[in-house]
Amino acid sequence: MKGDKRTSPNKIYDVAGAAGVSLATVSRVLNHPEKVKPATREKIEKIIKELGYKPNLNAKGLASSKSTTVAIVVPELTRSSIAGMVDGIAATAKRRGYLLRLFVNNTSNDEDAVANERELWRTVISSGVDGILYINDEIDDDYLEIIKDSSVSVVLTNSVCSDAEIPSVAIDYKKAAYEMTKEMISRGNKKIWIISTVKKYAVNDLKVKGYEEAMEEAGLEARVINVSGKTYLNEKAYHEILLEDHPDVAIVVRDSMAVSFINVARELQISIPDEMQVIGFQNTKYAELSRPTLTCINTPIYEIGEAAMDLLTDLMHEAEYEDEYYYLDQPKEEPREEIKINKNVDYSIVWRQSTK
Amino acid sequence: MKGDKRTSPNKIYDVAGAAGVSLATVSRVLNHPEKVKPATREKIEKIIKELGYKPNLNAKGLASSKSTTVAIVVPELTRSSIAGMVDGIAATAKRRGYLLRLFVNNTSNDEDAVANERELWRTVISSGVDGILYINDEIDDDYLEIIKDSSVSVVLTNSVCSDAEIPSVAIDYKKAAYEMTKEMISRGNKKIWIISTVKKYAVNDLKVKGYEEAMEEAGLEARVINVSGKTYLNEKAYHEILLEDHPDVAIVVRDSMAVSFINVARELQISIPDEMQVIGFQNTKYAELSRPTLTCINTPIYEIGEAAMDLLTDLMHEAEYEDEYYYLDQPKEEPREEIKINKNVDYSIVWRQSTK
DNA sequence: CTGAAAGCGCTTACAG
DNA sequence: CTGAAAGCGCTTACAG
Repeated sequence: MKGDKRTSPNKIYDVAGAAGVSLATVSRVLNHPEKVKPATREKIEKIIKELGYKPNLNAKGLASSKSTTVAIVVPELTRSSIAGMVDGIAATAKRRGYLLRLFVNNTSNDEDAVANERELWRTVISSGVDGILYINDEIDDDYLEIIKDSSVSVVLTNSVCSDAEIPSVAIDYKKAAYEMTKEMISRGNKKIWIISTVKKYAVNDLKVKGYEEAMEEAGLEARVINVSGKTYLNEKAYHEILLEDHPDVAIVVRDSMAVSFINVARELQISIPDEMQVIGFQNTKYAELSRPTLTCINTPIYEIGEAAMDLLTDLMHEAEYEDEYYYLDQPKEEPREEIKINKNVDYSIVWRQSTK
Repeated sequence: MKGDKRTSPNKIYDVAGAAGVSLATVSRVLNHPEKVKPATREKIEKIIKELGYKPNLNAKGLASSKSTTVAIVVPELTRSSIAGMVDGIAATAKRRGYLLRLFVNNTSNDEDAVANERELWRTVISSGVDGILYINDEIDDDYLEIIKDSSVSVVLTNSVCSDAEIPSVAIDYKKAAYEMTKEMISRGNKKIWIISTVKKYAVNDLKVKGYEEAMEEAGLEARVINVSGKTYLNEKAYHEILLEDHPDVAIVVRDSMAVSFINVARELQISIPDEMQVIGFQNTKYAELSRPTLTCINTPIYEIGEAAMDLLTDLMHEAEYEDEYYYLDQPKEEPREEIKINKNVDYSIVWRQSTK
């Protein structure tokens, strides 16, 4: 369906020709405008706009090894809060002049996980990106080496990792769970459970840990219940559990799972929040579509995406800057403001009908 | 943080050196393996694997103008079903050997929409992709020219467009609504309403049209109600409406909006499904978390993504093939199987508690 | 079947 | 401040 030959896009030569300058000057206007005489620059800028000229990114990337593109590596986008994060990343990327490559790392966890991971990183690097936003629920310790080996900057985004030398942006889930648990204890509740996932997720482990710490400090007995994230499975489990007993407060690591829990409790005539209160993490639309509506620890996923892309941009700029000095082979004067490489984004609490 | 100079990735020269052949031969193994003697090929393939060599995509893209990358252009990923579609696209892209660039076309609709759109397409094209999956709820007629002007293949993905010459993959929403309405009429219901969005979405217009057609055929009065997609806004509207009157059946264009509708109805003591039945489109997790659970027209969004990427791949291959014959300047023998450029993906119906 | 060489569209020291 | 030229890492006719 391409028989008709479309007008091919303008090249830098076309701009240079139209402006009566060499292509080097056009390139400078694009990359180092301060090096071009204002009059020349303005003339060229006008022509660029008129022609709608955009430099070919493959050529630019090859010539300068700067593609102004970053990679986002994610598990499935439908997973909990990934999509919101990517939206935050995309908005910031646009603002800071970067394009995005998307890698959906959807490998069913087979035996060769580490080899697969290494292969993935090679693919990402060879695609010619300037930086990587890495999102992974469970970062195996074996991956750390791969990550650190990367020739471009990497920022772990909402991912837990044991190595503080790797730049990261996240939420302090442990503190959130700890404080929420303390709050509910201070309100006089003693029997507080936490409901987490059967599948091991590092972020959920943190929530459990924060909960356990608060319970221990208060001398209360902790009870951790692990269920499936799938509604039709966890509802069965909830049913069995609630038939036997229920707590004063249930803290659930994901709001969709909390809504299921509420649904099953109501079917068993357990009144919420009077007999049992329920709290979820995340604060998605599920929370307001639930009846009663769900109290949530609101984890601002979009802002995590924004902060991660901001941090990555800063790191990429810093790397450029250091390269210059490396080349000049002289000590840097006035070292730049140190970049804080491990950032926490604030969470908040949205009180709704499922608590009293 | 990059002071340590990391081992730079292997180049094609490294492979050629290790194999004792010229880089041209290595390139051939990568791109036209059938042109290389099996013994040579195997030796080179082994070395490629050992070295973990991956061709630099920028260089490949520049030299061959084939980047094995396609662009996905989407509005926000958090929008209804975009994330699931992108997962389907990503899975198929991986299977068929393509990487992805992601463009989030999140322009607040200002006055210069067409100019923005043209700029976006220039950015996408100049990024050097081989094809584009275009996802847009509302394709302005002014965009058609931009789309058709594209120098690479484009597939509209779950997007309604008046021009059948543009390849597309979608669901026949009109038919789905038509058939569902007929079904509910045949079950003896007469007072059937449809609830759509205030904001104009082409896909929702189709659902309304299908509903209206079925109602008209049956000599029944159609009633279209438009509300906000936002829960806190539509609940107010629902409340006012339901205080006055309610239908036998409500068909709602989005399942999250259907769940809100159910919630408000129950607060007003309208029993579901006995007094009123509710049906949603989409079948996301909202449907099973609702009480009563929600009957849905299941629109398989992941499959749409898969089918769209498959179609795009076929079109890109066809374009390549045609280019070859164009070059040879001779008529093609045995014309290939014609590619069907407008595909519909099947929907299904999931009956749950909100209907009887 | 394989190698030498040109070229893809840019960027960037190097001269001037 | 600007231009000529080399080079980024590949692919692909063209010879052999």
